[in-house]
Formats: sequence, structure tokens, C-alpha cells
Amino acid sequence: MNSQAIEDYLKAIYKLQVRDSTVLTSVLASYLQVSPPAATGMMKKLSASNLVRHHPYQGVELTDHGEKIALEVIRHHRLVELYLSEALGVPWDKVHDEAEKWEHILSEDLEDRIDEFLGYPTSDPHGAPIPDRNGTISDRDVCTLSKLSVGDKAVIIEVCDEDAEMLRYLGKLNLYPQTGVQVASVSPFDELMTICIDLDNDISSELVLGQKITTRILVSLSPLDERPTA
Amino acid sequence: MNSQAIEDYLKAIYKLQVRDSTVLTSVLASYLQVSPPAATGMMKKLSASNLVRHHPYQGVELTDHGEKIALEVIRHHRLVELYLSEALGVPWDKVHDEAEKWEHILSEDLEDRIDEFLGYPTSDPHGAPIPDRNGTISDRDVCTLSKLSVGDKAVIIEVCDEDAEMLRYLGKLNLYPQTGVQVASVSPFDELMTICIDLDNDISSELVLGQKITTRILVSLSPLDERPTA
DNA sequence: TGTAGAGTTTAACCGTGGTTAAATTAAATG
DNA sequence: CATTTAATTTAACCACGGTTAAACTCTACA
Repeated sequence: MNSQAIEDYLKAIYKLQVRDSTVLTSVLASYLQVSPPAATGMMKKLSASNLVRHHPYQGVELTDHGEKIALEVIRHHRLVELYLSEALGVPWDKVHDEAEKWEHILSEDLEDRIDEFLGYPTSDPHGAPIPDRNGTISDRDVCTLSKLSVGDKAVIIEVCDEDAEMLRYLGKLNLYPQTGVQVASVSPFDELMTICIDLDNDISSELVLGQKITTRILVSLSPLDERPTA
Repeated sequence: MNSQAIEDYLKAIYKLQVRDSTVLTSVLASYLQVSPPAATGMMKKLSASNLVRHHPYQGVELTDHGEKIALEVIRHHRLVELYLSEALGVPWDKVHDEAEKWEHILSEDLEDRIDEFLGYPTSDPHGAPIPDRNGTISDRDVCTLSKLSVGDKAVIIEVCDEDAEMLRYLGKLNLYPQTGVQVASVSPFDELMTICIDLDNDISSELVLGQKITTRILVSLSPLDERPTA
């Protein structure tokens, strides 16, 4: 069995790889809040186990085997998040921290029971996709809210789950996955965005959001609005 | 926070103290499947933290502080066992091993939610008492099934939860907590006991049990039968 | 009461995953 | 193209929780 530390590293590399296909050890170290030598040491270890390819001084990338394990951990994490939310009413700003612990000890048997209880869900409470048992994640056509222009209509697909304070704030604003939004205005320096949100398909309310938030919300452009988003 | 290892030691000492008020390190070591020096080393550490009193060469006993922590872990363990059984349908021979992992990572918040979900239960699926939030365990008037004599009527209160194979066997025999039993006969050398069990208050079935089982089942003598059990 | 033997503790060591300080490498700049 | 500089890796070390081998206690028995 892989240690909790190994699982944490693989998961971190997977998440960082989404942006840059090769991950610098310093980026990894700062993401995991450990010193750079700790990350280097672990990369040598994971490399010896064929879980990553380590190009000294250039970064690391997951092997297929490493990615498979990362996806299993992520599947555990997101299933647990949704389970805690649905079955025990844990608020969405707290499920992440709990899931960080549970993901490492969830047995296959319990994973299956939870999956069945939840009706084989495909996304967690923050809208993040849950990989299936084989590690497959369904494709999604999304971009960050910050990339939209005035007039664009979209639906919130996912919000970042790692910042509890932001989640509480988003909750207050009713910015949950599946919420429809329309961009009302964007300030000249691209820092502030005013949006209208659909509540109950009827009532509309206006909000002003900063980049810190608009870059952490993933949306899907509503069909009629679709066009290049360069 | 206490490490998982520390919690495991404290819980083990608590359980072994039930029999002998002072626990030899060798007994502790064999219970936890570690070498005697490992147990000695941990006792020095726990002793320095005031969680146990270590009398070199004579054994250890929990301090009040150590006992409190042990009871918290045991509360976690038993709540989780019952939760897995009730909420996710995990069979009673498997809940123990899962709970061994969960007991160490259960947050206070989740503990409360599970407690509420279960309706503030007082015993786990094997009949073991669940300590309350203060670590108090309700008193019970029990003895092992092996101590009963011919004709005695009793109710099964608790079965040992640590041997999955035995639990599967007991399940097949319908020997669950709350089941009523009556001793039909005891073999001359006190090795085998024949009992009748009440199924649905009506149908009665006869079973022969060896000491390995009768010493691991705790019963409460039915009121009308009560008498000294010397 | 001296001593043998069982049981406990100490000593020396290992693997894991972390740290800081020093050395090395890559890359950018004059 | 040499050199500076920033980033990465190596080196040396630490705490934790485990191991085996050796030393030490207690106890019981001759």
C-alpha cells in the first residue's frame, strides 16, 4: 500500500500538471507546504517506483501508473466530499478538510457502498468531476468566469474547493454549481466584474466580483452564446 | 494531536486493564503485535507525557488523562462501527477493521453528526457500550456465557468484535446481542455447552458451543434466574 | 541465600518523511 | 562567451516508531 505522503504527492502533481504538463519541484514543495529538498527526495523515491519521471532540475511528470493512483485518491476525495455533504449535512466549506483525511483510508468496499448510496454521482459538492472506477473523467467544456465578456451568459460548473473562507463567501452570494450567470459589466482594468445571477429562474440579483474569485470559478457558456473565447 | 500509534497504545492498555489493573509491557507488545522494546519505548514516551504510570519491570497503568484519551478513541471506534452498519450496511464482521482506521481521524464535528444521526446510541453492533462525550460508560451486570449453569436463562449483551471469522460464525447461528438463551447442558469437563436460543420469541433451536466461543460472549442473567454466579 | 532463567529494558540500528546549510546546475545577462 | 544569480539537488541531521541483540532485574527455586 502507498503511504499517505506518497498519495499526497501524486495527487498534488496531478493537480499541478493540469496547468503545466511538467511540474517543478519547488512548485510542488510550496503547494504541499514542505521544503524543496523534501520534494526532491520524494521525487527520487517515486521515480524509483516508476510513479513519476524525474528530469533533474527540470521538473517531474506522472507516469500512467502514477496518474492512476492519483485519480483513485481524487475519486476517494470527491466521493467522500459528496457523501459527507449529502448523508451527514456537513457544510460545503468543511467537506474538503475532512476528505483530505478520509481519502487515504477508504477501502474499496466502502468506496463502492458510498458510490451506490449516492447513485453513482459524477461531480462533488463544488462541481469537480468524480473519476469513475477506472480513473476516467468526463470531458467538460469550461473556462474561468474571468474570461467572459459583457453580455455573456453561462452556468457555474465548478468552484475551487481548497479555500474554506471563499466557499463560505460564495455560499452567501448563492454562487453554487448549476447557478446561471450573465456578465453585466467589466471594469476597464479587468479587475472587477459585475454579474447578474438567476435565482429560481426569476429573481435576479447583481454582484461585483474581483479577480481572486472570477479566476477560481469555472463556467460553461450557455449554448446560444457560444463563440470563440480567445 | 496524538499520533495514531499513541492512540493505539492507550486503547490497548485500556482494554488490557479490564482484566489486570496493571499491564505488563510484554502483554501489551503481543496484543499490538510489536516487539517488547517497542512497547517499552512507547511507555517511556507516554510516561513523560503523563498518559501512563510506568513501573519498570512491573507494568503500566493509565493515568486519568490517558484513560480519557483512550475512551475518546473507543467512543470513536464504536460510533463508527454502528454508523457503518446502520448507514452503509457494512456487515458486522467487517466494521471493526474499518473503524480501526476511522477512529483516528474522526473530527469532533463529525462525531457529533454521527451521534445525532444514530440517535445518541449506547452500544455498538457487537453490544459493546459506547462511552458518552465525557468518557462515561454505563454500568452493566454481565458475565461470560461460559459461567452459566444448566437451566440458566440469559440475554446476550455483547460479543467480542475483534475476530471477524467468529462473528461470521455467530451470525450464522443467530447469536446476536439481545438474543435470549438458556443453558440446556454442560459437558463434564466444562468444555462444551448446549444452549437453546429464542428466535422470534417462539421457535427454539439448539446449539453446541465450545469454550472458545462461550468465554467471548457476555450475557446478563434474566431477572427470575438471578443468583450468585461464583 | 545464591543463582538460573524468564521477562524487561537499554543499545544500536533501520526506514520514512521531514528540516537547514552547502554544493551544484541551469539560465540569463553583461 | 564568461559570470552572476536563482533554483535545485545533495549532505547532514532530526523525530517517530519500529527492529534485533545484549544487558539488566526480578523472582523463584535449590
